Amino acid sequence: MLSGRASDRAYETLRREILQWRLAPGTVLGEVEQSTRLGISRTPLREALSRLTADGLVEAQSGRGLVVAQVSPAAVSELFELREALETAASALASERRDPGEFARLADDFDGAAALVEQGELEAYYALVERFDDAIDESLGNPYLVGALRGVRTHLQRIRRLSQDDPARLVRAAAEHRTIAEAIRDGDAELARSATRIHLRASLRHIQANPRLEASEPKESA
Amino acid sequence: MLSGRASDRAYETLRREILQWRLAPGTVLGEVEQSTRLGISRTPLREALSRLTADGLVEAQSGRGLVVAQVSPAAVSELFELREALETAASALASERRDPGEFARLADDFDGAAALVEQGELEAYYALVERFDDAIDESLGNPYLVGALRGVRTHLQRIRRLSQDDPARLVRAAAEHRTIAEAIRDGDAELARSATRIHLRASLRHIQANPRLEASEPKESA
DNA sequence: GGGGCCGTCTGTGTATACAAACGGCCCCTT
DNA sequence: AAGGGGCCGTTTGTATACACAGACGGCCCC
Repeated sequence: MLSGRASDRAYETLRREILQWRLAPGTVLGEVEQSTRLGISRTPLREALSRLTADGLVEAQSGRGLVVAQVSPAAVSELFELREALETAASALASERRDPGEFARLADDFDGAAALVEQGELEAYYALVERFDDAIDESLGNPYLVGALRGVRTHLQRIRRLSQDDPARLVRAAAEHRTIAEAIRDGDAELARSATRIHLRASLRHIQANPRLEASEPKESA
Repeated sequence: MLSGRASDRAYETLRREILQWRLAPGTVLGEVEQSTRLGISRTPLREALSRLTADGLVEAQSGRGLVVAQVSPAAVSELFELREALETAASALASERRDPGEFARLADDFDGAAALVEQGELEAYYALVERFDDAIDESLGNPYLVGALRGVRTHLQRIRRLSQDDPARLVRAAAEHRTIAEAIRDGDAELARSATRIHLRASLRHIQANPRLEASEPKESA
């Protein structure tokens, strides 16, 4: 059912499991163990691990082989520094290249997003954010920049699970997104940049203020 | 001689050859062909190609397998957009975290760099730039940001070969670097950001004004 | 003479077998 | 009893053999 290559399936499966915390940070990824579990041989599994390492989701631990990359409060701050650099630039550039209609629609949708959140339709809200990200990517028309953004968003998915969905924060985030979308719609690059920075700083502060980071020690599988 | 793993050697070798244009953009990288040439089996070669693909130096071509990534004027502009986003942020952050002595020394060295260039000591000049980049990376203390910068610099090495070393431009670039180093030394984040932007725009304009881009057709390796 | 179909053939994708390195553990020595 | 050295087991790294898919060319039919 899933696409042809075993290495692709292994990559997608492991990636999903890591992002969903089904594979916790520090988990040792033995080649034999994982290839057996996924029903493939070591060869395609190794390719999958290689790609995950390139993504930064898997790290080499001193002598112990590969483990799921750790997450620490410091890493979150560092990731957000990169994120701010990329997304402020992306918003500014998108302002100059966007399809105004698309972002007008997004601004309207974010206007109604508070209702979504308050009705518990979190999936719908996250889908809207994803549509927003896609619209920016498409406006940019820059594979290098989009690729860097993708990498950051990957890590963000894992971090998002640190602070559970807080409806109050999401309502505010929706308003911030709306401001960004309006600025891009109006072609106001500097305003888009500022609005993006404000949104990211608020997001980071929220995550830091809700530290669900259990000190994830490198642990042996039980 | 070169470090233990065959896949590492293959990766380093191919990477160097691509960056030095010994493997031209569009060159088809057949697995059997390359593994034979490098004296290894297909398994480690495939791992090396996988990493090069993650780096963006190798791309999958529709049905033809893997080829050395193309370089186009559009790609150069796009790369510089990403570069500006990253390096302006890096300079600003480095200004807040730097060791002032280190950047004072760098500023002095860039002051003398015009002499280096005019004496044809280009290697010494490039080594100085590398020392500058390393000093910024170390100041940042942010693996995510440093990793993104590394990726951009990799592609830049290949692009640099497009416009041959122009001493007049390098002398001006040295002065621009000096300005950046001084701003970082003084902890002036906004000045560092502006100086970096100026430097990058000038660099891009120079490359675009000296188009040595032969239309690199996909060609078979000889 | 042109177009479509089939066979072949080159190349990638996967599995497995083999080799070497690393760590852990026990035993021996002092 | 503590430290060091050697042995064994496990795990990774590499090579090779096999399977399958896509591309190219020839041949036949229209």
